[in-house]
Amino acid sequence: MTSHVNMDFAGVCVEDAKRQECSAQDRISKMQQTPASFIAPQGGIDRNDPRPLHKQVYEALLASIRDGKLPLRGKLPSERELVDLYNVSRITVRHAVRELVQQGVIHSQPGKGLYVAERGGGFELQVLKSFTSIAIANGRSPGHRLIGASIVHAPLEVSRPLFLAPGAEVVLLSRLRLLDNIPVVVQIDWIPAARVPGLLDLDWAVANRSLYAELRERYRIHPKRGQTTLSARLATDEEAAMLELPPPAAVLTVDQIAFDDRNRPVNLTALVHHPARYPLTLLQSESGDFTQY
Amino acid sequence: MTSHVNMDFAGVCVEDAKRQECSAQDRISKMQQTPASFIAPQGGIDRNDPRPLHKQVYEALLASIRDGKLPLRGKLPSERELVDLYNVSRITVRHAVRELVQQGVIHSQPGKGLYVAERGGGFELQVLKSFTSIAIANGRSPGHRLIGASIVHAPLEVSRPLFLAPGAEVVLLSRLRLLDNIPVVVQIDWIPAARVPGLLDLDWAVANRSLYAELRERYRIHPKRGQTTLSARLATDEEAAMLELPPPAAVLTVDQIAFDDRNRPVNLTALVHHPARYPLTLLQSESGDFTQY
DNA sequence: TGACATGACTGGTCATAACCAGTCCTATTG
DNA sequence: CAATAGGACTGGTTATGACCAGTCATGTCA
Repeated sequence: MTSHVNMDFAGVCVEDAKRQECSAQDRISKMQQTPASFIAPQGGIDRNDPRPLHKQVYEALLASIRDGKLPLRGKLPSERELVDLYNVSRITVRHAVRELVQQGVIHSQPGKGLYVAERGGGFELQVLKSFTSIAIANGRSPGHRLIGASIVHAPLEVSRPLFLAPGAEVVLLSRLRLLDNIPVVVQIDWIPAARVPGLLDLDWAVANRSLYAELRERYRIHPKRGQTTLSARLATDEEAAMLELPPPAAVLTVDQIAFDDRNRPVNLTALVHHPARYPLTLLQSESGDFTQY
Repeated sequence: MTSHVNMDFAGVCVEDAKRQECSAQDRISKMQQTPASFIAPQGGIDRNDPRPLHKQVYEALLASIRDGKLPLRGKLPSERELVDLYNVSRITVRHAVRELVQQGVIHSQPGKGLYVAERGGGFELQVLKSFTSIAIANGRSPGHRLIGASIVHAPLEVSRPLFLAPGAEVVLLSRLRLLDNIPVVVQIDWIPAARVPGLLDLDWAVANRSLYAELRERYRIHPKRGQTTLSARLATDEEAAMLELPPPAAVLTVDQIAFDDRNRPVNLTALVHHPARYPLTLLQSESGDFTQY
């Protein structure tokens, strides 16, 4: 049970509308199944991996969907089939499935099955995902142009949400985000200077340097939850110029506070989006009332 | 086990930092606990209620938090205490807790406990919640002013996301949303006419009529998931006038497609937000990478 | 007095095992 | 031939029980 799980057994039971006769004997032989192959190419689940099993299942399923191994409006194997596929308990499978459902990647129909959710046309962007990873997932190349990096005294609008004394020192990082070298977002970050000594010693002009990667790897700061406020306003002249918008122009603003696993504020981010080049999409699912407006 | 659960037993064990001696005997007597009283005022969980237990626990906890029975940055009873409080299994408690964590209402610290998340100042609004319920939760009175209600042939931008033939008949419902009689959002809905016969026979000038309530109660249509696109643009002259914005003005736009439990499109909603009067806030938690930008 | 081990907690993870209410195909019955 | 009753599935819910890795107060040993 503690050893590697073998996933290379030649699979029977190809997914199809009618596969009764083989699902029947599946239920009997419980030790030699693992049809795998179409949804779990080379295993996927590793019990030596320190990550939780449900996370591994989640990522294996997500990868199968993203790689197109499952057709867009296609049907996933049933939860009980996934149990056999990955050799985990149904609780673990359901944990992974729930995550995917809540993120809108799949949707479930009781009595029928799990289906891949068709995603709307155009960009597929989500709040709270890495700018870099979103870009790559969409086949675009991310980058940034440094506007400014310095240590300043926090104004009240910055110090208060960060639980700092007014005027406390904060690192100010100001960047113009690019997608395929096209400006799409103006991003300004404030980070309490006391938590990130030496952050400005790094060369922030390097186009692929990631703030969150540095926080994670250099300072062991792991953002865990956040609060985001969305609004709109007219772009300033500088913003309009940087985003190549003819004034008067409207921009989508996203202000975000992140907290770490000990509930301390990590940073404050202000984003100014080019409305056409970088709209935001959210996928939602039934958790909650969904009475919506 | 199938009867009502009694919650009116005089509770010992007031929440405190040191309550060792009584939690010890709690663990022994498993039939007569239910200290309750501070978190489950008059029961809360009813096994005759058709709703799932985890949903009831979720709502009981949410109510306790919203009513201020728990201090804002306060500590919740531990999961195992909640098990005894509500007489449900830990899986059920965890299901409810997970929901609250994912919605950002509470946050958890392994090894320590569950804490009520402090919410940012100002409005506390969320995407995907009912306009009416949000208003009430914030102590404001919701309303709307009818702009137009008619059946039209769907233009391509409307027919395509709704999976309809171009020019198919759709109900168009156009309203100006009010908060304390102040205009805050322009809302336009398109609903496939074939699914909602007689919808326009209702008097939509009535200020508290809810589209989603009608869909639910008259047509048994239950929206389950949705896709939302956020952006910004300059307000049209009509929009600026209705929202009392001096042109040129920027507005926050929210376009939303809802699907029912059989994955059929229910409606298309276009919202035009007054940026200052109705910004949106989102609470987020660790599910996913949270690499964010 | 200070460093350290202990133990009682915390939430996080995972397994096994049921039962329910739907859906949908099939085979029996009228 | 059509209506119906089964049965085999689906996801949804809930219980019990167990172990882990963290946190933190306490008490012991140097």
